[in-house]
Amino acid sequence: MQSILIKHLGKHVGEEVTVQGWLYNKRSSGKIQFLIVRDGTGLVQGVLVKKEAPELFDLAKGITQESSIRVKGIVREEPRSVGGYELTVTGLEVISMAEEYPISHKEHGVDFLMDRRHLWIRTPRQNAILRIRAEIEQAARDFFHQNDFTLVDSPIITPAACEGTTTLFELDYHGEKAYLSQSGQLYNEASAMAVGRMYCFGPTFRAEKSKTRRHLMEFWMIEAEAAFFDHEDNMKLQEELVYFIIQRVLERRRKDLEFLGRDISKLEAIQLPFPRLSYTEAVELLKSKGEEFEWGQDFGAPHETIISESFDAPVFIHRFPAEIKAFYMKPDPEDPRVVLGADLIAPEGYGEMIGGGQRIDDLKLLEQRIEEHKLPREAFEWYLDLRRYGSVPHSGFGLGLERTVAWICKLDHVRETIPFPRMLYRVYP
RNA sequence: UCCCCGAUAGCUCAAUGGUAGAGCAACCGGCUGUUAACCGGUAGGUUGUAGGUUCGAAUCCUACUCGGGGAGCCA
Repeated sequence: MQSILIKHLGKHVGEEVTVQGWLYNKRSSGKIQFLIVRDGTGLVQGVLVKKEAPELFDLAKGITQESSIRVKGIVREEPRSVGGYELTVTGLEVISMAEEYPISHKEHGVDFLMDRRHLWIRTPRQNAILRIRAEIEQAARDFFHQNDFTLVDSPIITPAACEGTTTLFELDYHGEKAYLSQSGQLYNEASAMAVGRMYCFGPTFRAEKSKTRRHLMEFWMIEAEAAFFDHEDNMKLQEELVYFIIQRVLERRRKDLEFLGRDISKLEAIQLPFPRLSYTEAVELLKSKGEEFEWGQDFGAPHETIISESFDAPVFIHRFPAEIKAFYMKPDPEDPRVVLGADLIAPEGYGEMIGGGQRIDDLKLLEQRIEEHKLPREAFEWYLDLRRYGSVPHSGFGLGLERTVAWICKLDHVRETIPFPRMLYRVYP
């Protein structure tokens, strides 16, 4: 069946076309009906006048919300109609009549909608978010491809914890214990030694009982790792990636941002380079804002919000105390108390968007750190091999996709940034 | 794991110790340009579960269940 997408209707003014989709809404008076059809690319209004097409008119009267339909009609420009175009209906076919649809056009609560997430994603608002998410994913892939990074997928089932810190989902791997990956990072380092510059993009899993608007049990991470990149190169790469993503979304998904009510000027105002603040400077900033804070403590979510609200762009906090960061972080040669790592904090209180840094490339030091962190050395032998066979300075980072989407769309919860969120106490549907 | 909050019609909510109600959705009818259309009508309830206080509980108390927000941890 030849049909056209609603987004392309403007190219067919005056022609008779067929649109296939679902009945989004219907309004009627005695002699005229308006059928609003959605197909995932937009909405269009079909008009039926009783005296001109009495049989179609009666058929339309019985069509329920979300029934799948095929509508033939002549395309007209019509400013009164959603999307600016309208179909004068000349043919109408019901593919499948929907039962009474649970999601109405009135307000609903989060619990109700989350239980019906498989239907909720049909709504225009959720459609817009999913399109922006897709655009961000595509932009990241394009960015890395253009910058000579090779996509190297990392495993999802892993034999041991990557960093030995967070709680992992455990699996029975044919009688052995295995875990769902919390990060591809260690594997990425191996891949970077193979192809020089690599990135990976996949789901990651955290079993912590986190219950906030910034957390999911299953989330997607865009990770990159590059040989011969130092800490400064790494931050530069991160800000260029984020900037590229913003520009791409502004260019290609502006309508969706507008539909969501996003204040676009805040995204347009973002410029390179992003502000950089050392941990020590960040502590001073917090103190100047009246916060009680000791050097050596880790930042909590409220601290990150205070820091991010002091800047209009995402802000790097770099050179954290070694004690509060992962074992593989390279110490700063100029001040060994701190490591050459940075977190990128999103504006407007969205929290940490990227975590990354330069990795230890010295075998002896890495062995020492594994011991200090009481990690099972056998599990890391292959990782130590990377320092035995042609070790080089290298750096990498991981960008949390859902937090990035939440910030760009200015949503109040990450659960709307992913089609089927996995949250504490919620794995259905 | 801890702290706070919530659960009443299919949905969103009201009823603050005294006869459980409204709007929307559904169904029936009306309306020739609707924009979450509008107007009239019909139907719809073991007030999350269990117990307690009381002449009387949706309302007060206890426990439980489910969920929401936040902390910690993190992206």
